[in-house]
Amino acid sequence: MSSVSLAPRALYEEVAELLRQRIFRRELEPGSWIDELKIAEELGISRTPLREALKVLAAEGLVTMKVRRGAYVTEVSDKDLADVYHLLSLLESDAAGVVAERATAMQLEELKALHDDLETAVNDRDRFFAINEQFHMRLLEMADNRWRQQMVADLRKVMKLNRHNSLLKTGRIDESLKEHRAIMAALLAHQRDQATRRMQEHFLNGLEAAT
Amino acid sequence: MSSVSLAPRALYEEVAELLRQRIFRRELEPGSWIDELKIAEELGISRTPLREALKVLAAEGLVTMKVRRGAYVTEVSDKDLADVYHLLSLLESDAAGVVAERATAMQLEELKALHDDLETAVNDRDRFFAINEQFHMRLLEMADNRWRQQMVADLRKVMKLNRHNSLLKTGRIDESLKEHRAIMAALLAHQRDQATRRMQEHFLNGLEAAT
DNA sequence: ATTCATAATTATTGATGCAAAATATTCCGA
DNA sequence: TCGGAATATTTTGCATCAATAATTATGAAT
Repeated sequence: MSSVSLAPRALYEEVAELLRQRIFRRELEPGSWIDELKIAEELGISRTPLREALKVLAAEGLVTMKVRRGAYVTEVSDKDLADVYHLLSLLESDAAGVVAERATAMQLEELKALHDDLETAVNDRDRFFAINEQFHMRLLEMADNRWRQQMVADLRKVMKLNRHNSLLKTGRIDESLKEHRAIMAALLAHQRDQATRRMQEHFLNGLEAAT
Repeated sequence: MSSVSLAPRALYEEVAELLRQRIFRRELEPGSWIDELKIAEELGISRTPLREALKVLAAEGLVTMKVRRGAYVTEVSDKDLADVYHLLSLLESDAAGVVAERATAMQLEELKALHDDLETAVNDRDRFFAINEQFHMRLLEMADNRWRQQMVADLRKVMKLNRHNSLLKTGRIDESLKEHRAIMAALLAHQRDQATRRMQEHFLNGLEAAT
């Protein structure tokens, strides 16, 4: 069976991941009630791990628990989206600043390599998105603050609740690449404020494109 | 019974709150294993709601779940503490900026009233702490971003895991008050950058005093 | 005596069952 | 026909029960 993978996760974690997928794919619509019995039966599991998974998702903000009324898929308003985006911008641009200040030569090299990959992917939308995501994630790791990493991960999940979920619009690839170049330059030059500001602008532009 | 209060919370939430208290009071030591059976028996409840509570706490970062080994009280290193503090600074100073820009006259009046209370509490350490906390919380609410509020609340809980948990040292009351005056002035003048910067400094000073 | 293997104990994880609460439905009366 | 009350159904929430995995202890062999 494929269920016995190398990393043995608890069942409730597996279920949480599966529910996330269903939520992101809109198989579970925002605002809709989550039928515990139905899903438990579908997955062939009992309600116990499912309910635990729902509470994890509630903590992430993906579902909302109502007393004696069960779990509902969180509805994200436009304001919510803007709020979350604002926080992502704040956290990630600060992370860029930290990395600009503290990154080792080797780490910068790694980021540069990723960036160079990005340069070659202008015409492959999916690949561009993937590498872009990777770049942001590696940068975040290098900022070396596990609490921030957790928060950003959660916020990004919330962003995915939106139909127009991508943090990066299709039409913005060229502009985005340019911004990435500027960020990369600031990082390599160890210019903290510069890196912070440019990452902030990068996000700001993304938001404008999204609305 | 007092358990039937006006706001009917689920049992697992009650248990989560109780566990938080025990963790903050060091009745449950950082790094130590949490004995489900023992606690469930102590509280006279079954293990199901207890386990759900533990998962909520895990999402908040207060406990760490290990596969097939149960729940452990999170150990916060000095680095963790600094990391969390950094994020609090980032989030709250941004909130101050937002409030400086968008607060209504009435809201500013409310903050001013709180600040004036603070001024009168210089000689009452406990009252000063309480009002200070209130000020920060109201400011955060006025920044009107529920995601940030949730994150700050969680981070502040993590800070409480530390023995020297207070965000405000006893010896710093005078300095703290001065900083608050500066912040208040920036808020009243609707000077966003000023407010952000001064709140940041306020936090920075707090950290230096804490280490 | 030390190390490895096996067995036993202990604790977590998942399933099932039951009771209470909330919602929906039906029936009766005005 | 419409409204309200009572009943029935659905669903959450908690408890108990069973099974699986891990750790520790014990014993045998080298």
